[in-house]
Amino acid sequence: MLIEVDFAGEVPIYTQVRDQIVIGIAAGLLKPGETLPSVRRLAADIGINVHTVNKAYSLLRDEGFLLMDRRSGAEIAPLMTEDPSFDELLSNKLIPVVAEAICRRMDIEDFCLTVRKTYSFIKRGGK
Amino acid sequence: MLIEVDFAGEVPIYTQVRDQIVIGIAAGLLKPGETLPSVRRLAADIGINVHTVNKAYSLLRDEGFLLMDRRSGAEIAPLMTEDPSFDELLSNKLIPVVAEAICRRMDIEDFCLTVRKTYSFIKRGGK
Amino acid sequence: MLIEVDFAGEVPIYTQVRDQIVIGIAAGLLKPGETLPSVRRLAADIGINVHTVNKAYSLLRDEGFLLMDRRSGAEIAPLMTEDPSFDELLSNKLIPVVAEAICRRMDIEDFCLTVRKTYSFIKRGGK
Amino acid sequence: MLIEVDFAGEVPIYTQVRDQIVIGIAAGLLKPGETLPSVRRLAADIGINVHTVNKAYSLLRDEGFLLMDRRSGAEIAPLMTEDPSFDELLSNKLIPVVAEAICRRMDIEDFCLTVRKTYSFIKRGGK
DNA sequence: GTGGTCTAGACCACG
DNA sequence: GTGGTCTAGACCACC
Repeated sequence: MLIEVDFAGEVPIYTQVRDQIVIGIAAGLLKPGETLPSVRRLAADIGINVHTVNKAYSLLRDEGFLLMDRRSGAEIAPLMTEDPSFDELLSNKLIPVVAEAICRRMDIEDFCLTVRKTYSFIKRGGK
Repeated sequence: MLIEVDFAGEVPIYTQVRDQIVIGIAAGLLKPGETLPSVRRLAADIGINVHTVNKAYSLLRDEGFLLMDRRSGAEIAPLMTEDPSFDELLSNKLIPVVAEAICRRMDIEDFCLTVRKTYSFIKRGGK
Repeated sequence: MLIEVDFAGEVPIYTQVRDQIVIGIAAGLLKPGETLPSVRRLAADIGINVHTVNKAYSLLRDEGFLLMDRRSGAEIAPLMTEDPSFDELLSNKLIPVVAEAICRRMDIEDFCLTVRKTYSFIKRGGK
Repeated sequence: MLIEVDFAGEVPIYTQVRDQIVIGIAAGLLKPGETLPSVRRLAADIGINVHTVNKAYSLLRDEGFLLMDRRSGAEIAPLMTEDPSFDELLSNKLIPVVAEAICRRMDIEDFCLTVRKTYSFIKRGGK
C-alpha cells in the first residue's frame, strides 16, 4: 500500500500517515495480522523523519489499530469490536462539519449522500 | 449567544471561537446582519487575548461567514449560496472519519443516523 | 453622480469617495467649475460620517482635483495640465501590479489590453 | 535576494515584504522550489518582528505564491497557471489609477508605454 | 531547527 | 470606539 504525504498542507505529517493506514485498514488493503514496514523503512520510503513514523505508529497502537512487538515490528490488530462510546466521539467530530454544511445550505440528506459516496470511495481503496 | 472555550483542550482557542460562531449561525442564533461583539469586548468576556479573537474573526471573514464593517465591527454575512465545490471539500474532511468508523465496524447507515442526530442537536441550539 | 461605498471592503471609505470623484471627473460626469454637494449633504446621502467626506474633499484639494471655497463649497478644478513627474509616480504604483500579473503569467500586451478596456469603461461612465 | 523596507512610509511593512517577494518571483530572482529564509532569519536580517514576516509569508501562501513546507520553512510555489478571473481583479485595481491618469491628461498609449517600461524594469531585476 | 499559537501592550488609521 | 499594524517574548507541535 502506497503512502503519500503533503508536506505543504496544514495536517501534520504523522496524522497523515496515521490516517492513511486507517484508510488502508478500512479499505481492506491492510488485513489483521499483516505486518507493516519497519519505522526506518517506511520513513525512508516516504522521505520523512523516523520520529514522525514512530509517532504515527504509537498513536495507532494507542488507538487499538496496531499491535507493536519489539521483535516483529508492527502488525495490524484483529478486527475491532463495536464500541458504543464511539458514537458520541463521532458526534463531537461531526458538529463543526455539519454546522458548516448547514451554513452552506447543504441539505442534510445530501450530506448523508456524500457520506455514502465517501464510504464507497474508501471501500474501493481510495480510487 | 454565549461562547465558551476549553483552555486545556488541544483545539486552538481561535478555532474553538470560530467553530462556535459557525454553530451559532447554523442554529439560527446568529442571524445575517446581526453584529458580533467587538474583538476587545469578546476577548474580555471570554478572558482571552484580543489577537486571538481577531484571528477567529479574520478567519470567519475569509471563509465568508462574517463581514467586517469598518464602522461598527463585525456582522454576520448574508446567507451563503449553495456552493457545489463544498461537496468535494466535505468529502475530504469525511474520509478519515468514515474510515475510522468502518474500522470500528459501525454500519454506514448508523453513521448517517448520527449525522442526523447531530443535525438536530445543532438546530436545537446545541441543547 | 451617484457615489456608493462598500463598508465591508478593505479600502478606507474616504479613499473610495475620493476615487469615485476622480472617476467621475475622468468620465466627464463632473466638469470643471461644477459644484459638489456640501460635506454635510454628501455625508447624509451616503450614510457616512461628515469627517470622512471632509477628509476625501481635503485630499482631492491637495491633489489638485478640487477647489474649496469657504463660501461656495467645493467645485471641480480646471482641467489639469500634463505633469511629467506623474510618469514616475505611476510607474511606482504599477510595479507591484505588473509583478503580480507576470507571476500569474499574463502577457504584457494582455495587460495593456485590460488597461484599454478599463479606459473605455471609465469613459463610458463606469457602465 | 535582498529585501529592504521603508519604515517611514505609509505602506505596511508586511505589504512591502510581500510585494518585494512577488517582484522577485516576477523577475526570476526567486525560482519555483527555491527556499526562502525562515521567518526568524528574515526578521533578523531586515530588523523587523517575526510576526510581521509571518504575516507576509502567510499572505503569500494564501495567494498561492508560497508553499509552507512543514519541514523546511517556506519555498516558492510552482509557476502559477493562467487564471482568467485575474483579469477582472486587475481591472478593478486599475480603475482608480487609469482614472487619475485621464484626469492628468495622460494619453492611454503613454500609459501602456509606462506599463511596458515597468515590465522591463521588473524583468531586469528592478535595476 | 521550523512555524503555529497565545499573550501583552503600544500606536495609528478610520469613522 | 473600531479594527489594523507592529513589537516583544513565551511556549508548544512538528520534524
